[in-house]
Amino acid sequence: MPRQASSAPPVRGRPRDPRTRAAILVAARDLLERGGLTAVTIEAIAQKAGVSRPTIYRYWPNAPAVAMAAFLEKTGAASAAASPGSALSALRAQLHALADAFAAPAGRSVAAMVAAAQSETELAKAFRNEFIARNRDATWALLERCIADRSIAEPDDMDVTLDLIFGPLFYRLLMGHAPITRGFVDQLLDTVVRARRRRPVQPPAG
Amino acid sequence: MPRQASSAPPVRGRPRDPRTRAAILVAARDLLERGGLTAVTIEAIAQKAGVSRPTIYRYWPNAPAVAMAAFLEKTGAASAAASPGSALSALRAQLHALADAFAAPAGRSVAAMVAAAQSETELAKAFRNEFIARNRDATWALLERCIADRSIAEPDDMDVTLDLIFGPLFYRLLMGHAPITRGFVDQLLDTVVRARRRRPVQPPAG
Amino acid sequence: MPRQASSAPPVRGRPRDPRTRAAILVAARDLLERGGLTAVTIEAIAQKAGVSRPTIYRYWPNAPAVAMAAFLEKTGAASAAASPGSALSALRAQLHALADAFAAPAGRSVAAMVAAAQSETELAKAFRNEFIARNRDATWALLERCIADRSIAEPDDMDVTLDLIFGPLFYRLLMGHAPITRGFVDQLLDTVVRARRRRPVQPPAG
Amino acid sequence: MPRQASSAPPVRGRPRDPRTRAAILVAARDLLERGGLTAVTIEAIAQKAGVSRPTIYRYWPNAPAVAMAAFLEKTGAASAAASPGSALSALRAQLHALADAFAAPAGRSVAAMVAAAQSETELAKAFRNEFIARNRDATWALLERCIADRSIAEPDDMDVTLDLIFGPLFYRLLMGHAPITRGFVDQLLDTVVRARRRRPVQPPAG
DNA sequence: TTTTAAGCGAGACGGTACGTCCGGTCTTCGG
DNA sequence: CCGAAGACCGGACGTACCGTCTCGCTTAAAA
Repeated sequence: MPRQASSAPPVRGRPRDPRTRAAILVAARDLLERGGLTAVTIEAIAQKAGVSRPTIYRYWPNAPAVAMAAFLEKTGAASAAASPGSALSALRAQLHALADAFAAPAGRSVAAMVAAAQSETELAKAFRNEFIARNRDATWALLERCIADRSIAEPDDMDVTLDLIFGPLFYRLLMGHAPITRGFVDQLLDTVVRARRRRPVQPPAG
Repeated sequence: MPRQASSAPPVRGRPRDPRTRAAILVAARDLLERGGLTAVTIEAIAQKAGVSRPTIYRYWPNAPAVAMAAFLEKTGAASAAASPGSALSALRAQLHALADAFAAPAGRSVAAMVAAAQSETELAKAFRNEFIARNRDATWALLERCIADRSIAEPDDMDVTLDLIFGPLFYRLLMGHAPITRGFVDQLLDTVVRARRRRPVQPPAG
Repeated sequence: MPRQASSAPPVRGRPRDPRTRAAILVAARDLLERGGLTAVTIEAIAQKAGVSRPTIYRYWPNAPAVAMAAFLEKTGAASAAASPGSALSALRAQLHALADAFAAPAGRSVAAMVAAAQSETELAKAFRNEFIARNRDATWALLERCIADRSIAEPDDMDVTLDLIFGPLFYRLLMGHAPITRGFVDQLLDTVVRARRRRPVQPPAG
Repeated sequence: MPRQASSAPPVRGRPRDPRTRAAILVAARDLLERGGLTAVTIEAIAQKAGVSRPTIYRYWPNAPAVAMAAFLEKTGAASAAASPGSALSALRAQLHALADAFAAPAGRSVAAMVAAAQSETELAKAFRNEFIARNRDATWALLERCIADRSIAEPDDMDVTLDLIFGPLFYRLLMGHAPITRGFVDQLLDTVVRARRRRPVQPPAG
């Protein structure tokens, strides 16, 4: 049996039971969905997962971290490949799916994770890299296909374009001032589609 | 001075000391700015404000509620009136100010309040009505002036237009994936300015 | 309305409503009987009596004091006069009545008052003077009639004799190690009756 | 010493630090003696013992329970064996010691525990079994020796005899209407010594 | 096979904060 | 102008979780 070269020390002692980690994440996910972030306490997870508290701390440093792990594990990024038809319709389909998710109870979990990310840099980084970035990347890819086939004008700044799509969705999710519908997605897309590269209307003075 | 007829019952008992409320809010605001939402505990507020814990509970039901009250009291809405020049430049100035605030430490408080609003309906409502709505209203007014003088095309849906402006700003504030600059604001405005009323590029099938 | 001549200062201001005092005492008595001493809080009395807390404080200094007042008002001393027959049978009847009271739920109130008296000198004094002393006085009177008609030998020390009668009754009431029956009273009386004045069996050395 | 086979489960979890329990009891005892029962608050104990409040609650359900435990641990029962001389003089010595204790400041603690026992069945049981019963048992043993050597007549009811001795002592302790002296003890003993078995003076009619 | 290091459950522990009860005190108005 | 109503501050309550720790037991790779 080949030893792992240098990065991993030769595993001594009893190996971790994979079921433990799984049980914790399942419990955390369930608590998150039922009671929101405040329901995800180490105490409750331990009870629900049939695991002792110190065991949880062996895997994660605190409760929000477990919640984030549970959230990220469940959440796959939008898949860009599988969609048939034109690039634009694939893009639309992808964003419709996202809107549907945001409108569903799962949206509350997303909101909870955004909230959690506000109080800890580590969580913010994880959420940004694992959730935000993946969604942006998937959409970025489709946007490039749209640009390639000229169904969308090439924007000045791809990041801003992505912000124009995702920003309003998260905004409605977090503020709750208006519903997140497929029609709303269409309106956003419509704006992006029609945006043409030009010089700014009025260059900022300062 | 005539006593208010029916709306206010003729105050029985010892009236509340206005300094109490003020001291609590000042303490809460300070804690919020220094340590974020998690630092705003009833315990700490009481200590800092020289007030007993039960007194705080007489005013607000829990710590996030105090934090929200402190936040909202401080935060005046953007003033639409004072700006000179064209409507468009007034709009731009207003949003520049908002971007500056979001980029400054105060932005962290806004993010904290968004986070707080995710776990309690009551807080969400207060934040939406007192902060979100005011910003939107102020911007709405300026947008209408812009539309009136034809510097911006009349949009299909005013709310979506506002979401297109505020959404990306909050998105960057909360995710931290990119900085909030005046240039970013200009790019957003640029998009809105150029959006013309048309039929959707491709009507959603379902 | 005739003014009181000179002994009382010419009552200024609004006179106390006698129903207030009564309502407080009734409420306190009821709480005492239902929930024991710990249930007699100023808060609860105020609520039950439909009176504000400061009002209660105007009459008594604290909750146990109200409880004591309520207890003492209700409790009349044993009446020595009304009993027919011999002095000894009157004495027996009086003590039977006391035993019955101690065995009844009312006994718990007596025990509660004894307990209350342990933590405040003022209450102890009131209880001693209003309850203990009255019972002792009534029994003392009957004992003297018994001694006069030679049904009981004259004791060395009347106080000790009273202690020999009341002590065991209170002891059982407070410790609850044995029931308080009429038979028990008879046994106590029997002991006292047979005690003859003599020199002590063995004089204490020191 | 062999491990107990089945009665004790094989200690799970971290064992309790014996110093914790001791520190709590010492603190409680001290507070009890200095300030009476009302001074024994969980807060004060925790502070004094250098222990957190929840830790105290892990051992006892409330403050009076801690006070009772502290009281009972300190208080050894009167020792019947060590006394030289006749049984009667041993009995007298034992009761003199009790009277001395009751007259000393320690007596206030006893009174406080009697008071505490009035409001909770659990405390009453503990006090009865650990303090009252022990004292009675020790005295019972000496009484039997006295009866055996004919220095005291055999009583109808041993319990009543014990009540005749202890009752008046507690009565004076709790009511404070008269001092608890050795002479008082002698008078009580004198009464018991002279009590002869006979039929009741006058059989109760009802 | 025997070590031996780690996984793991249980629970003690010091803490922080919670939200509540109640205690006394002070202020304003109604009778 | 007293007295009732009610807001005030503050002490203590009992609880929930936190994060750390010490145990005893179990497991499986290394020696």
